[in-house]
Amino acid sequence: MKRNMTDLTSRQKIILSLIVHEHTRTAQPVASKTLIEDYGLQISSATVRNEMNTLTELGLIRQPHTSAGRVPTEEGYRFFVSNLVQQTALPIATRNTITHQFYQSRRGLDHWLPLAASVLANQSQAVSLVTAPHSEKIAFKHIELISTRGSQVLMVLVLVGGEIRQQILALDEVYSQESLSRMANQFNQDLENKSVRQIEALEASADPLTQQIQAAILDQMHLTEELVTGELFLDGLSNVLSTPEFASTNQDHSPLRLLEERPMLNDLFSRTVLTEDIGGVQVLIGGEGTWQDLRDCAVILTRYGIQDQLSGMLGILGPMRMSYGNAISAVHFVADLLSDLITDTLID
Amino acid sequence: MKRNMTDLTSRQKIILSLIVHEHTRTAQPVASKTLIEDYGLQISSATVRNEMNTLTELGLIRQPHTSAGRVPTEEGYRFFVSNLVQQTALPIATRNTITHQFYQSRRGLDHWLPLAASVLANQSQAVSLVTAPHSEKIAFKHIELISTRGSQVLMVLVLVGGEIRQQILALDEVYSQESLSRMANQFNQDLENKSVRQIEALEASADPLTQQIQAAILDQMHLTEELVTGELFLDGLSNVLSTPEFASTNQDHSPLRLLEERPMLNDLFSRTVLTEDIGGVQVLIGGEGTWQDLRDCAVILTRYGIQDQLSGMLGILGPMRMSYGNAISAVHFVADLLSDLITDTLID
DNA sequence: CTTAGCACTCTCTGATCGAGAGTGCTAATT
DNA sequence: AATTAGCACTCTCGATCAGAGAGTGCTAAG
Repeated sequence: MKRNMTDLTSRQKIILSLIVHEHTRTAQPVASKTLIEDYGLQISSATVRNEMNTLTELGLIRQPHTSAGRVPTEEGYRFFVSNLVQQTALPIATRNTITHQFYQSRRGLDHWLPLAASVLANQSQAVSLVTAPHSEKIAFKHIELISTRGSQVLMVLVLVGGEIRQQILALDEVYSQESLSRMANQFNQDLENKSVRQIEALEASADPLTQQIQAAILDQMHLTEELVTGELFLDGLSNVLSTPEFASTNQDHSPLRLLEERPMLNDLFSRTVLTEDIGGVQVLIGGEGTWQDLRDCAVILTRYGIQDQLSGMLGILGPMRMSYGNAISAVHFVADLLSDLITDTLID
Repeated sequence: MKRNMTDLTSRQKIILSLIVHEHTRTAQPVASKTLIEDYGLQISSATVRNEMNTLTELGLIRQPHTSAGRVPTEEGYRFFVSNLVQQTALPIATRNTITHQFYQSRRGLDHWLPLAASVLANQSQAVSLVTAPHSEKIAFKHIELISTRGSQVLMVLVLVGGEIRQQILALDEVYSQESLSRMANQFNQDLENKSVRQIEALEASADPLTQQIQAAILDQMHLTEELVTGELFLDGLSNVLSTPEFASTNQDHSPLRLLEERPMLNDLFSRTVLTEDIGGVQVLIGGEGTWQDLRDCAVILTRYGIQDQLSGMLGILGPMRMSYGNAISAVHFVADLLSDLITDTLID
C-alpha cells in the first residue's frame, strides 16, 4: 500500500501538506473551509472536499466520524515525511547562540550531552533523547591505580574512544602508590590498544596481583562491550505531558513508559544503528507495528559521532502531529554539532 | 494551627489513620459506612460521623462537597506522618534480594545509583530521585595525563571522595607519554589532599605547561564545587503518570516539571541538606507553601553517605495520598544500603 | 456518650434536544 | 472534464433536566 510521489497531483500534495500543518497546529480535524480561508487557496471548498475524498480513498487522511474534518493517517504522515516535508533550517542567530554554548570554555561530554538534550527539547518542543557515545570495538587505552585506604585501590580505566570506567579493588595486601604506579605503567605498555580478545589471548601472568588486576580490566571491558548505548539523557518531558497523546490515562500504554524500559529503548536504537549510516535521520511513525506504546507518537532518531569508532544516538519523541520540518532539522543540527565536537576531541 | 499528639483521642487517631489508609487505596472520599464495614469497627457509622465532624473542625480532614465522604487535608497528612504513621519494614526476603543485587560482583556507584532509583521506585510505586554523592569540601587526590592524539591530552582528575572529572587539553606542543606521566606524578606529590584554596595559594610555576594544567585542575575543582548535587537518577515515572494528581493537564502546573528544573530541585535538596543530618528522613507535603507545582504531591527525602565527606540525596516524589509507611521505610532502607556501600569504598 | 432513623443536599448518570459544523452529492457553470 | 454553488444529511457538542444514590447532619431515644 505504499504511495510514491507520482501518485498524487501537486494540488493534492499541497492539500495534504496543509492538512498536516493545520492539524499539527490545532490538534483538531481540519475542515475544507478552514483550509481555503486560513491559507487563501484560490479554489472552492467543494473542490477541496473532492480532493480530500481522493486522499481519503488513498488512505492518507481520514475522518474521525461523518461530518468531521480530516486528520492525517499514519500513512499520511509517512508520505508527508518522505515526500513533502521541508526542513526549516534554524535561524542563523539561534544556530550561533547554540554553537557558542557548546564551544564555550571547552568542557567535555558531561557538559555537551545534557546541553544537547536541552537544545533538542527546546527546538522541537518534544521529549529529547541523547545517549552517551559508545565504541563498538572496545580497546584498552590506559589504566591508573590509585591507592586509597588500606589495601583498597581505585582503578581508573580509559578505553580507546575515551570512555572511562572506574572500580574499587580490594587487594590482598597494602601496596605503596609507587609500586601501584609501576604496575599500572606496565599494563599501559603491554595492553595499549589491545582488544578484549587480544588481552584474553595473552599468557597468564604468574603474579597473582597482576592476574587480579587484569581480570578486573577485562571485566570492565566486557561490561562496556555489552552496552548497546551509553548513559541516557532526557529532556523536555514537560513539553509533552499536557498533549492529549501523552496524557492518555490508560495505565499501561503511555509512550513515556518506553523511556524507562531500557530493553525497549535498545530495540529502538538498534533498529536505527542497523539501518542508517551517520548522517541519515530515521523517522518512525506510530510505532511501526512494533511498539504499541508509540501508537500516537513519532520518533526521530539519528546517530552522531564517528562511524565504527565512537557514536551515540540522539533524537526526539513527540506526538505524531509534530512539526517534522523543525524537528528533523533540529536533530540534524545537534547531531552535526556533537559529531564535530567528538571529532575534535577523539581519544585514540 | 499545629496539632500534637494529645489533641486527639485515640479513637480519633484510629479514624484518621483509617481515612488516610482508605483514601490512599481508592483515591476516593471515604464514607463513614465504608469505614465500619471494611475495617470492622465496633461502633456505629453515626459515631464515626461525629468524630469526623471533630476532625473536620480541627482541619485534619475535609469534605469535597456536602454529602461526600471525607478526604485528609494537607494538615491531616502532616499529622498522620508526624504522629501516626507506622513504618512497615520490607519483608526480609525482599530486603535480602535487594541487598544481594547491590553487593553482587562489587560494581561501583555507576551501578548502584540507577539500581537504587529502580528499587525505590518499585517499592514506593512513585517517582524516585537519587543524586550522585558529592563532597562538600573538594580536595585533590590524583591526576593522570594521557596522551591521545597530537598535542591533545586527556586529563583525568580524581578528587578526594572519589569523584572523577575529565577534560581534554590542547597543549602547545606534543609531549611524550613519559613526560606527561612525570608531570602528573609531580602534581600528585605536590597537590595531594589540597583544597582549592590551598592550591590557589601556591606560588605560580614558571613553566607555562604546568601553569596550564594547574589552571585546568582548578577549573574542574571549581566546577565541582559549584555543584549542589551530583548527577540525578530518576525512575518510576510510569508509576505515577496515570494517577490523577500527575495527569492533571493544566499545562504549567505538573509536578513533573520540577524534575527538569535543576534550580528548583536544588532548592528542594538544599532544604533537606540544611535541616537534616544523615539518617533523618524529611517529608514535604503539598509543596509546603513554596512549591506550587507540588500542590497535590508529597516528597520524601533523605541524605545518604557520610556526613561532611561524601553524601547525596535520595527520595521519592508521589501523590499526597501515598503509602507513607512503605515509602518512608523504603527510603530509609535504600539510604542505609548506599551509605554502607559508600563507607566501604570511600576514597580518602 | 452512643445510636437508629430520617430528611436533606449534592453529585452522577443518562436522556433529550437544538445548534452548529462539515461533509457528500447533485446539478449547473466554465 | 473540471469546478463550484447549493442543499440535505449526519454526527458531535453543549446545555438542560430528572431521577437515583450516596453520604451527611440532626434529632430524639436508648
